[in-house]
Amino acid sequence: MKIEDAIQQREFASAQQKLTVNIVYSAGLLNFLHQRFLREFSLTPQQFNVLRILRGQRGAKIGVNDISQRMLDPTSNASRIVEKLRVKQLITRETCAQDRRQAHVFITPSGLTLLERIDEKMRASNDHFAALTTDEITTMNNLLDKMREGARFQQLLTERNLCKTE
Amino acid sequence: MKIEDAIQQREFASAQQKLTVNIVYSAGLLNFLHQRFLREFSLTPQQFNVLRILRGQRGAKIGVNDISQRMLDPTSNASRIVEKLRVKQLITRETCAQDRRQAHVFITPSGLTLLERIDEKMRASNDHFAALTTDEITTMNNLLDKMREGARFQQLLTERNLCKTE
DNA sequence: TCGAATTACATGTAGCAACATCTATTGTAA
DNA sequence: TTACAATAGATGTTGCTACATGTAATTCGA
Repeated sequence: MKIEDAIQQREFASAQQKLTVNIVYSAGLLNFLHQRFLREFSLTPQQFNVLRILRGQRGAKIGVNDISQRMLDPTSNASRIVEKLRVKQLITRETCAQDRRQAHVFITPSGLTLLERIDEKMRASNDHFAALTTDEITTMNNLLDKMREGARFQQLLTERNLCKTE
Repeated sequence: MKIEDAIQQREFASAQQKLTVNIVYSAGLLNFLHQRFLREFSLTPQQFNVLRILRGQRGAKIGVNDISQRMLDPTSNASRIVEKLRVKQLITRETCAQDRRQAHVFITPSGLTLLERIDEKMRASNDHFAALTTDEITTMNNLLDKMREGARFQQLLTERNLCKTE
């Protein structure tokens, strides 16, 4: 279904504006599917994301601010998400001895087990992109990457200190 | 910047999973830009969207439910958004005489004027997709449309009564 | 024709997000 | 040392979203 039919809008001012709507609309659907998928595990997408970041650390120490910068939606509040996960005993946190402002956050075995279960179900569920060929998926990945090279996005990333230059 | 660098994740389980993250991440950035752009007009993206839907009606009557189905995020609550816009005097609503459950919603001249001002500024602002060629923009529009042909999306749209079959 | 189902919309509630502000700790410079 | 700034993170507040439920009007079926 073309985006015009999906949202019943006949004309777009430009292909650019249409693409904006198309991406946002499609991502909304993906988000919805993702959120519903995670529901039985009592995790929000953000909480799941933080858990995966911590797993990716493989035990290396990481602070709340670092987590914040790696989140998909970096404006959101990492410390409250961390606290929620801690209450669920999926992560632990220890105040750093060298710099007592910092808190190092680690995933617990219980958290790892939960991620395993989620991975399991994810593999079992059908593919979201069944309608696309492998080449098309690659093309879209490349185009999205290229899109974010534009000045508007670069400026935004710099503003938010998301442009890791090292 | 490739999505792996943007969120500092080295490996994805599959190109599919990578695409999910890529779309959601990119849409998040677009949403942020959009929200910030609308801020000086004291509109949320959803309110702006409803206003545009009403302008697109060109005076034809439309109910709250119809609005809801045309919104980008159709699970959200149209009636509260309509009420907010009414308080701002950007729209009016009248109870339908034939079916008193329905409320017909119209944009006011004041609402149209506001949209004009927003359009003006939108034209003046730089293009989000400066990094992409016209062909690439078209390709992405087509691929996103095709993606939503997949069974997962079709099922979701049917569930939510968004699959307008007429 | 009368009660049940449906439709159109409103509202209650819990939780989340955005933004600003606050506290505690550390770094820096006179 | 002692202010002052910078950093890491916590918290207050407001508004929005998601989900469920409520209410009034209409339609449908026996």
